Amino acid sequence: MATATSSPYLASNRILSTGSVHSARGVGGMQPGSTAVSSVSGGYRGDSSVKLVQSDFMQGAMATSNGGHMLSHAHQWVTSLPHAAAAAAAVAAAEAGSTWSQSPVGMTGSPQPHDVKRNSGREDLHLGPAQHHRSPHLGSHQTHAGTWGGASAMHIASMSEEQQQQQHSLIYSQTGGFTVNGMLSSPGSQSLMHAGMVRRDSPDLDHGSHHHHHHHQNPHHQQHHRGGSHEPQSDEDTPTSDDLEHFAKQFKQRRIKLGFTQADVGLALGTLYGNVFSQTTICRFEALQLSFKNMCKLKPLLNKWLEEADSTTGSPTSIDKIAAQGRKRKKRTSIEVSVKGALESHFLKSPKPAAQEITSLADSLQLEKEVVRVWFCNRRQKEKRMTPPGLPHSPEDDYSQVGDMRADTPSPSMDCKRMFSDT
DNA sequence: ATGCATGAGGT
DNA sequence: CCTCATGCATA
Repeated sequence: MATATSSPYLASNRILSTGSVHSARGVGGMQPGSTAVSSVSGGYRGDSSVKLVQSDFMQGAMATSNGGHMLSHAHQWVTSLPHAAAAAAAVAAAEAGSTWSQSPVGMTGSPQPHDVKRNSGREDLHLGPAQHHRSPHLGSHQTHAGTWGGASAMHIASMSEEQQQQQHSLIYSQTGGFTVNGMLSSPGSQSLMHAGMVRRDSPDLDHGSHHHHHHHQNPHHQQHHRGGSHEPQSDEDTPTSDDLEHFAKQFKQRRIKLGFTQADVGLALGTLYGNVFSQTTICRFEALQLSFKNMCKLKPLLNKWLEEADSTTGSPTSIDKIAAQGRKRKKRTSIEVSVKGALESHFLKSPKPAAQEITSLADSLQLEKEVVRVWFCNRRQKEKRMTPPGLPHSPEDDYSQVGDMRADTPSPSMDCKRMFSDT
């Protein structure tokens, strides 16, 4: 397609020289860090386009950038670049997935029996190359209508049992390469930290005065019996929903106290375990906006980082950022509110429109079919997240410090109050 | 903090 | 074409 209309918005690669300027401010995950933008050639196919990316974010400035076209739907995603880059540490997810889409919806005060029935199978969670499949495909019937938007009468249908599929497990040998240390090593101080360090277990940093009672029950139970008899529900076996929620909360607190941004953590994870994550993912983890399974996968990693992070007492923490990426994305199409409303409506009617339906819909809305299709996909995903949008996190934010924290979220229901957290 | 997007893996 | 995990680009 040699459409001349396409104005490559030219990748805006920005190198963020790690300024590590994260001062301990009560931010939640963004802050203008030092963002040095340098246009690196984004040559694809021929040039190794390494984009050192990611950074902190601004929140009220910067608006210029890609000046191309605005509207118009010219699909011109500049060729993609096939390449390999990062990898993952292959985390096998147990098979016990559980989409507990509780679909609380109706935030306008609708009876919401938060009881999800969960069940699971076994526990085979281990890190390392995964290699177990199971017959996926179960009664996946998400015919539930998301009623949060229009607040109509919804019924608490039985949650879909399962339907997950385990993801690809990439193994990445992060040896020498470009793996830089994310933190640690204070100038001439502790210079050693090995993996496998088993510090105190129990991720709970503040036991003694907290007792979370919460909604949703554990999606699955865990039980194991190995050489020894220990039933710590702390790091092994599949965590419960509550565990995850608690952990996420703790994690955020610690992270902030240590003065790290979400982006820092993501990169540190990458440099530490060869598994980079973006600010987005860390953010979503903290906000519990990932699927249950995904949460379970990330928890160990983040937990490890936490240990490292607070063990490396007062280290200057120099993080380096690396990221490879070469594909140029299509410019993000902004869908007008009115159009969004239309999509919403259709979604309520049929969450999974057929191909042709999408086509006609796209046509009437004057959007690319692909855009519409993706919109629905994303919409469906959203339905599955743990914390439905609109439902803020816990009331009592995090002010506590390690060692003491009182109270927890007493209202499992929905309290639509958007507090300012720490952003 | 989120909206739209990309891709791997499955059907 | 879908689901899922992830993330760039944004508001």
